[in-house]
Amino acid sequence: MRHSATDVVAAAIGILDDYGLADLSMRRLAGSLGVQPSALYWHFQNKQTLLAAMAEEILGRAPVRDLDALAWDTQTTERARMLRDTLLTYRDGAELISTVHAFGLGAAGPEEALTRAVAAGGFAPPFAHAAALTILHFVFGHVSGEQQQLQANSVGAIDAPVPAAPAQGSDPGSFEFGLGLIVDGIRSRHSCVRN
Amino acid sequence: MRHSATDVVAAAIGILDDYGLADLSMRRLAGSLGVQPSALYWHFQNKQTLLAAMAEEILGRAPVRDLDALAWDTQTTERARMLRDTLLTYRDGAELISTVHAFGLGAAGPEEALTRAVAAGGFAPPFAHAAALTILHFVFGHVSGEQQQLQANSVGAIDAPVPAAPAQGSDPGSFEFGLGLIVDGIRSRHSCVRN
DNA sequence: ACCTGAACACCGTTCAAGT
DNA sequence: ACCTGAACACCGTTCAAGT
Repeated sequence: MRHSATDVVAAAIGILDDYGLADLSMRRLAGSLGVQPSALYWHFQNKQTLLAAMAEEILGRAPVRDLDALAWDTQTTERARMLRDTLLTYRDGAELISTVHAFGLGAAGPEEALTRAVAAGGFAPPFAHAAALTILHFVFGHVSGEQQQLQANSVGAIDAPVPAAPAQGSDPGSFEFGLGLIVDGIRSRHSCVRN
Repeated sequence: MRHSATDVVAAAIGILDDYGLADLSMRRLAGSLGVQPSALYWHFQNKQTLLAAMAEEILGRAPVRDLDALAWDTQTTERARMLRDTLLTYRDGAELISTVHAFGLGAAGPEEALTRAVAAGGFAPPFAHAAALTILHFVFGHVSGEQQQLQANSVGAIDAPVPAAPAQGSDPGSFEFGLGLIVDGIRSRHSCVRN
């Protein structure tokens, strides 16, 4: 039963998807690999480092698309949608990636991609970066809420009749709505410069 | 050494502010009160409930202001600024309040206040609500980042020379920038209806 | 009404030692 | 190169029993 760091990350992602981030412990992960908990520390310095590797792996599995030919607003909107799709691919994906990003341990790809997309509109780099962060905060927050909701609904799915109310911000269009709002805000400053 | 639920919450907020959310354990809190950990469960069902009470207490300590006479955009901007100020009052305040809010255990005040502020512009309730959530995600995300940064800078404040670079989104104006972006986005839809 | 004492079932991490 | 075994210093929570 010998493992590589890649094996460990794959097993960790499996546990994440099956049981959620809260139930992803080093001891449980070790158990699923048929190994002692201490063995994991040969592959990773600590749990944070492992989480960062998981985030990078998940982001790396996402499809790569070239949007350079599109207008800045289309690029930006599409990058945000792609990020949401990626986060939704695994249970608690938003919480994982946003945590790693916030700790500054990686997961910087989305921030860079969004910054480039906005910058394609000819905005000054600090402006593009701040706008990208605004979108990023929205996407992380929104998708975390969606996944929180999914989880809450799956607990007691039988006894609780589910109010059929999609609850805050989880109705189909609310992501597009909030995203559109921010992109409109960016666009409004664009017009100020060009008119 | 007899305590009320209020005492427990006050002690918990003290630990939060002195040591951070990660170091706020039921056992440490009990220790600071000179009580056994199990004693806390007479006052609160579980840790989540205690965190919710802390969130409510922190939000309740914030100043109350009547902004009804102001224009919707001023109201909205001001509510967002007030929320940021409140979150910044205690260490890890943003993480605490956003977690409690996301779990649906309380801390609903800011969402309602922001929704009312936007609604004052005459927007349809679902629109106002979705716009409020967009702002809320931004504020939580931005201030979490700020507080994360504060914490990172305070660790190793001596050995690490601090790059003097304010890092992502923590420069003075980036909150106002992102907030202004979203409010501009809302305003742009307002104009569409009125023109 | 409020707390103790003891227990249960866990955590992350370190480190000498094994193969 | 990769893992074991044992330990250290912790967690949240329950529950009978005390005052």
